[in-house]
Parts: sequence; C-alpha cells; structure tokens
Amino acid sequence: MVMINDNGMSAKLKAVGLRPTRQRIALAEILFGRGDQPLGDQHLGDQHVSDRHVTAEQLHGEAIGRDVAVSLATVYNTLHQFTGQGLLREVVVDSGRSYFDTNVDAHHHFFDPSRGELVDINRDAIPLGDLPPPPEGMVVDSVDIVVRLKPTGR
Amino acid sequence: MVMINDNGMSAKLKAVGLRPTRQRIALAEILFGRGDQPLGDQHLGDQHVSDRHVTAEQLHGEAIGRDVAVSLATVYNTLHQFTGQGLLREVVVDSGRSYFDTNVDAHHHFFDPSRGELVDINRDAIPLGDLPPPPEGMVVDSVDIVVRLKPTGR
DNA sequence: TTCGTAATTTAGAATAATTCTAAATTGCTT
DNA sequence: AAGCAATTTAGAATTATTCTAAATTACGAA
Ligand SMILES: [Mn+2]
Ligand SMILES: [Mn+2]
Ligand SMILES: [Zn+2]
Ligand SMILES: [Zn+2]
Repeated sequence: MVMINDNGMSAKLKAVGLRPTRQRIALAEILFGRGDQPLGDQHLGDQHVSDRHVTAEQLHGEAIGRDVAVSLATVYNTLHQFTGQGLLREVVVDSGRSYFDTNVDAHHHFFDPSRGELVDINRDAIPLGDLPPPPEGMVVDSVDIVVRLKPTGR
Repeated sequence: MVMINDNGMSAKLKAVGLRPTRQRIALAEILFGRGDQPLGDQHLGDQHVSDRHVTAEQLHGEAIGRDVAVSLATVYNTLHQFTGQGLLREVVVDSGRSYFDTNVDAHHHFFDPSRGELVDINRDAIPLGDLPPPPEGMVVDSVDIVVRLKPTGR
C-alpha cells in the first residue's frame, strides 16, 4: 500500500513486465521524469516532455550524482531491458559508443560529433518518397537519418 | 624504372601523398582492384567497378589470406589514412565496429544487422527535400541514411 | 510476518574493437 | 651506399561492453 513519490515509474515498469527495483525506478525517473520542470497539467499535445539521448556512462554518472547506488553493469542491463520493452530505442551515430533515446517514435537526428550531442528532427521535417526495394527476403525495419554537423566555416 | 603489375596503386597512393609501401599497395589492391573480374575496357560510365564495405578485421583477414604480411595495426592505420585522403569513407551502422566504404560519393545504405552486410543505395533513389535548419553555429556535413533490414516475416 | 524462490544486482573478470608506444624496418633522396 | 624520415609492428594499453557467479532483493504464498 506504500506507493508514494515514485512518479509513476513503478507502474510504468510493471506495465512492461519489469520488477520495479530501486535501481530501475531511479533510472526510469532520470530518463523519463520531467526533471526540474514544475509539475503541472501542461501537456504539450503529443509533444514529448523530456527527450533524452544518453550513453550508459552518462546515465550512470547522473545516477551516482544523485546518490543512487547502481552499478554500471546494471545500467547496461537496464538500458537493454528498457529498449527490449520499447521504452527506449538505440540510436547508432557513433561506432564505439551506444546512445539510447527516450523518444521511441520514428524521428531523425542531428549529430554533432565534436560534442557527442544529438538533437531530434521531427519525422515529417524530412519527407521521404518510397525507398528502393530491399534485397530479396528482407523487409525494411527502420529508416534512420543522421545529419552530421560541423562547425560553421570561419 | 620497375613499376610492373601494381595495378596503378602506387600512382594512386602517391597522388594523395602516401608512400606506396608493400602493405599499402596490397591493401589498396584488395580494396580498389577489380578482383577476379576479367580486365577489359568496359567502364560502366560513372559506375563504380567494385564497391566494398569492409571492417578492419575483414580486410586484415583477406590480406593474410592472400599471403600479404601485414599487421592489424597497419590495417587500422591504412584505413584511417585512406579515409583522411578521401579514398575511403567511414560508414556508421553499428555501434561497436567500423565499416569503411570504397564508394566515397554521396549515397546511402541498406544494412542487414544479422549478416553485417551493407548494400549501396543510389543517392537519387532517395530524393530529399531540404532539411530543417541545423542548430546555431553548425552546418550540415553529411546526410546519412541507413535502411535497416530484417528477414521477411514467416 | 515470515519463507521460499526466482529475479535482480553487482564486483570483477573477460571480451572485443581500437589505439598507443617504442623499437625495428623500409622507402626515398642524395 | 648512407642518411633519415616515414612506416610498420608487437605488444601493451584503453575503452566500451558483456559475462560469471555469488550476494541481495522483490514478492507471492503460507
Ligand atoms: Mn552493436
Ligand atoms: Mn569496443
Ligand atoms: Zn531522438
Ligand atoms: Zn556504400
């Protein structure tokens, strides 16, 4: 009967069949909670309130920063479990480190390699005609567009 | 005066300011040579004769297979040098291993994660309108589209 | 509540890809 | 042939990630 102040994260976890452990709740709050934003009834339509793109190391750092005791192994486990349950999606922009995105809807990204930063691009901002037919026996799983950025010349 | 049978690779290397060493020549031949294809005067217009997508490990394996003594470190060095000189480009489709592409023109890719295989998509096969404006102080460096594939259902 | 047990966490080892270091070798120029 | 910078390389180091096996925890049942 004790289910105070967990920001609905326990429910969210249960909903996808994951036990709401202290670690998973904390990580979910960091990922999906609306941080400092004053709580209010201001949904912005279908707008995501907080879209985040994090690496395992970053998320672990944030957790530790908030005095949440959690191992890096658990962060990796959790990121993959969340991804498997459709709570996160993995974005491939760097061969060498994985980014996880709290926005699981179809959309694209700007990527600034110098800072390792991702910025969402609305799906409709890049209209696509139809694609060439995939090789025999294969179907399209997803279409991922990455717009790589560089500093303005001069 | 001895410059037989190197398939023009020495020249190609010199042209970009890289010493034509035994290792670099061999790797260049593997990457840019037209393999088994019968030599002939059949250019296919601007068509690339051999487009390849390789990982360092793959290329190293091929070299060793052809009895070319070269270390993995040199393969990595060479791939990066070739990329730096515009002879190759790196394609990011997998967070965990790097692919290098002999086709340096703007184009896109199908990617089959199960086999780690890349297939080119002609640039014009995916018409793009204009992109949303990049964040302040940044300009677009490249637009990379990866169409991820999965096996046909059933 | 207290158990029993399966799910979860975790420290630390292991793996995989890549880079680094410093010494040996080699490709040009003279 | 000599000199020397460029290149190669073995092996160590680094980084990201996964694995293992033991300790802890969540939770339904008693
Ligand atoms: Mn991967
Ligand atoms: Mn790695
Ligand atoms: Zn995103
Ligand atoms: Zn290609």
